Amino acid sequence: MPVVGRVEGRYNPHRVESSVKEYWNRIDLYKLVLSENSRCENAFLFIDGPPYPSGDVPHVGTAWNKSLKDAVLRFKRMTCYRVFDRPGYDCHGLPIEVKVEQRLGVKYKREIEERIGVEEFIDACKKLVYENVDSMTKWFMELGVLMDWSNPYLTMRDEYIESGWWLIKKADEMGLLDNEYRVVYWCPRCSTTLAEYEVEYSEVIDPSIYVKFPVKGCEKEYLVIWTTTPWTLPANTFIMANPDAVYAKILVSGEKYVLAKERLSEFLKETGLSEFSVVEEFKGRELEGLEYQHPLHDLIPLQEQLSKHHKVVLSKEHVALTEGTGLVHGAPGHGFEDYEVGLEYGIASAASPVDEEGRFTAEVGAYAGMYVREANERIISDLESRGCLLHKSTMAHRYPVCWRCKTPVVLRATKQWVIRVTKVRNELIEEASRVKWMPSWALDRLLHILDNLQDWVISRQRYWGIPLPIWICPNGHRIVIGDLEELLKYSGRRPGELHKPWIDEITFKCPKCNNEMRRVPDVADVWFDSGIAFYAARGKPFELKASEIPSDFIVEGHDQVRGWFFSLLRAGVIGFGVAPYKCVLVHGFALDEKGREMHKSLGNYVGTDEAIERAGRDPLRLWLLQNTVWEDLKFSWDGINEIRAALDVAWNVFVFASTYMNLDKYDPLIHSVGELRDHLKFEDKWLLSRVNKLVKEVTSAFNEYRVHEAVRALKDFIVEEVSHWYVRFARPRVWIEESALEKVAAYASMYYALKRWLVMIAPLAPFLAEELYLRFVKPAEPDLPPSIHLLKWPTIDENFIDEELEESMSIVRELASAAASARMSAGIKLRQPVKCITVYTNSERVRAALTEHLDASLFITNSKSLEVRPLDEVSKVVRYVAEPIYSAIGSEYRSLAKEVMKYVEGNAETVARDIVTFGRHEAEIGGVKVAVEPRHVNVKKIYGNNLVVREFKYGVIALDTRLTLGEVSEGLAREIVRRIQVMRKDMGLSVDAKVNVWIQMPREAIDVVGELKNYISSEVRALELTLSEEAPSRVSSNTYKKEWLIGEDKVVIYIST
RNA sequence: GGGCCCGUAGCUCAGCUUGGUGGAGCGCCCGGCUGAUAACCGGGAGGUCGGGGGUUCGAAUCCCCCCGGGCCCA
Repeated sequence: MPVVGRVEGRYNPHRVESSVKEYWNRIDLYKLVLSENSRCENAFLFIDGPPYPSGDVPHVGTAWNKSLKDAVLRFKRMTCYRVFDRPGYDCHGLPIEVKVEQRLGVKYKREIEERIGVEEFIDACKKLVYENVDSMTKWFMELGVLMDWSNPYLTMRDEYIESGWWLIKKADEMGLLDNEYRVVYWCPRCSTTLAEYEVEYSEVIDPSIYVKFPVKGCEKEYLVIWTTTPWTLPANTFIMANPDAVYAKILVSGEKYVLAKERLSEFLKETGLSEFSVVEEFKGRELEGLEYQHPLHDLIPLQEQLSKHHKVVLSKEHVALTEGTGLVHGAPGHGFEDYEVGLEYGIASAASPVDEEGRFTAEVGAYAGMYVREANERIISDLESRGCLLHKSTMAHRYPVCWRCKTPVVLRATKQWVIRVTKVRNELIEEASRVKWMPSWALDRLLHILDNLQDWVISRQRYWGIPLPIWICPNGHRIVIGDLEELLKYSGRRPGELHKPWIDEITFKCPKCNNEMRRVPDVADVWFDSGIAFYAARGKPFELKASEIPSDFIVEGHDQVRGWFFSLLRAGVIGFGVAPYKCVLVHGFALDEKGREMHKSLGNYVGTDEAIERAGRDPLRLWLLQNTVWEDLKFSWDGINEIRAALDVAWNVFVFASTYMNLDKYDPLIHSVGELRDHLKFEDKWLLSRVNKLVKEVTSAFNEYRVHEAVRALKDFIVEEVSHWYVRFARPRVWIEESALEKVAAYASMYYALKRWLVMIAPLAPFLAEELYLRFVKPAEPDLPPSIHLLKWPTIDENFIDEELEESMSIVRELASAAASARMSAGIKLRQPVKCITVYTNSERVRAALTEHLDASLFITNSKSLEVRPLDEVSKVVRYVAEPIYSAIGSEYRSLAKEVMKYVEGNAETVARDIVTFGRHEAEIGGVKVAVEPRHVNVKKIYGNNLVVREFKYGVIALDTRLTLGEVSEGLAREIVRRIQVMRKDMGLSVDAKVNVWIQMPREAIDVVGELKNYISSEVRALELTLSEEAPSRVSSNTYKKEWLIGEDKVVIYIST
């Protein structure tokens, strides 16, 4: 006959986890789960945001990310969905290249081609990625993440690259693909353009100079500009002024300077000029078209070409009056804003005389070949020698640097491939707004980005990426290839693989002009790679219909609003005209204890390996998952320990329940809660109601992806409701020897609740749930599947939900708490029964609850009787007395103080009553009106004799501290029982072993406890029990003897088996 | 400099949507229990709810400003 299995010992996460891991391998859990779910009607399409495999061990934040995904996917499976669960890795990109450069000792990009060879380099990248992918996969599996690890999507695979090509071709067909000048961040060390998110800002010290630009045709008149980047001056094209600002022409030692009036005082302070006069004031717009001469025109050939543009232009937005002079030197080749303003004035050329490594080109003559930042000094001294430098100093400011190598970037105008997403902005906004964002502010962030939408620059001048599938001929004809087949059609050749350098070997004749077409050398930005995952992870894009595109659910950190969510959206709208996701959950960042970012260099970094090692998988997962999903998480070992402690309690609950169920051969299939319906007690019905409400709560939390609420509710239930409360009621019931229905009803209730709890905790703590399932549930129900992860999610049994009953229980709980507090101050331990507890309340609800559930109330308070009376009867048992606070009265009433004190002492009760009731007491003392306020007195409560009174939520309770002989003897009996139980435990006896007991104690004690001999016998399972003043005459060798002091009495207990 | 998030007990965090006497866990102090036991239970102390202003009879909660931390951008 199947019975409930036993859970023994202490919870040891590592032991549980390693045995469960081995079990899963043995039964091939993933395969079983797949086949279980293959029959499900509904599909759940999830797309894994691919982590970047730049390291071998995932960050705890990544562990959080994957745990969230795992919990949700497991829940979906249990609620019968076919889940698409292919994990992925984002394999391309500069961070991998930089790591490989370090391995190969590469300092400059050109070494890759000149010394290493592109083929070698790509192979090294691939090797690094595979190493890290294998290692990260191992750790994700260690965490219990149940996904298709045998088949992750890797963005570097040829089929994935083809999928990328498909989108670029699609963009071209839509007329969105372009090759044009763009001002981009450029890292001179990596020799590539950087996206905004590949740039970070750090403190850099730069020159700060004021430069005079001679106004044409006006002797000794100058436009004054300020700059921190002298190296951009060779490319100066125009000077910008704010049309609405007021400008001043000032006269300083025979020279006239033009600058914004508002900046004048700051300018004078910095330059140290003091003798000046204002010649003229005018609006900025009057400066428009004013021609000037470049101060270094004789040194820089490029300036010859640019001189035709050397005029003042206007810009409201880009000329700020918070720094500089209000006149801004404009170089469209070195600034986003400058470029824009240039376009407005029809200046399409964006002179950018800086090469890939940040050196000046021949166009700048004198400075050619110099690294731009190093040329600053020369440029400044040349300005000075020409009398055009007004002032020089240095300043520290935040300046963009490459996020990988920390080299200060330069801004360069270069030709880049862009997808003109600005043309589909409205669609982007519309589609983004249709998505469910959790929490909703994620949408606000994205809309803000879309408000300032820029075209998508997809090209990078590097190696390790998706090669752009664009072939051009010398006449500028271009063909965009959509997949390998199309490439074969044009070229007749299949490349070794689709990466550089192999792909670059493929050339073919231009269909239009018959010249040779070669691929453009660029690769795609990595964000392009991950942006197409929504279809590229699933197969060939042209096999998918638009209606099949949006995935049901994705979840990533809040940095991905601008990252992955944004690139997915762009790719979705370009490729299929839709947002490629229906619901997006945003999670927070894992920070260190102090809320700072974790960095290996700061020593505050915690890897998933260390966390698993120290905490265990389930405690780590639960701790991560209990954090409010979208808020940042502060790492804390103490926090993990708290969760660990809760799991200890949960484990012990199972030990408790399973020990007795197993002992009594409890079979849940025969004795179910339905079967025992009529025998369920108050606390049973309460537990069944609570657990069904828990199912409701956890289900809706999961359905709305509030995973943290599910964790917290499950934790609170097992700790607060089951362990702290229900078990207290259950304990005496399970000690009943015979197979009483009262006991079986407790078993049935516990089994029902614990099983449901286990199933619900399974997606969150999969190892622990499995272990307890196998030990506790499976032996009793052998027909259940071999793993808890194959069970269905529990349904809500509304019949068991009883709000009124729950409210009654919470009243009993309040009573118990108040009674415990009263006992405390009376010094009566809980084991000692008391005669009577009186509850004063005006609430009919409370009266009804306590009367109806008298047994429970008496049991939990260990009281012989309970009375409920109207609240105003409290006055019969409590009096308030005021005691004067002499210092307060003295300092306030001075000469009158003595009389006030006397008055308070004399009218202690009246004063106290008024203060309690009205907050003050007024009186006429010595002919003066006096108000006694709470600050003047201490109000003390005096209770009736032998009473301890406590206020509680529903009124007042009074505990009668007088004990009769009956109560005293019961208390003593329980003291004796407890000590015998300790001794049984010491002897290592099994719970149901029978014993013989001899108790030697004083006559008076025997008289007190004698009547309860049978009670003691049954509690301690004694065959024979002797109470005597004498020691036993013969003590056998297997007798355990121990001396105790109970109260004043010396008690010697002998136990033999 | 901008957008968004967070700031509540020593620590970690609920409560805020929809205003009505501020909660939990851990830690601490005191006590109890001992057939879940290197566990468990009860009680207690501990808070200008980041600061300031406003709306309101009433603000942790709604509005504005400021400060600190985070993410994203400039």
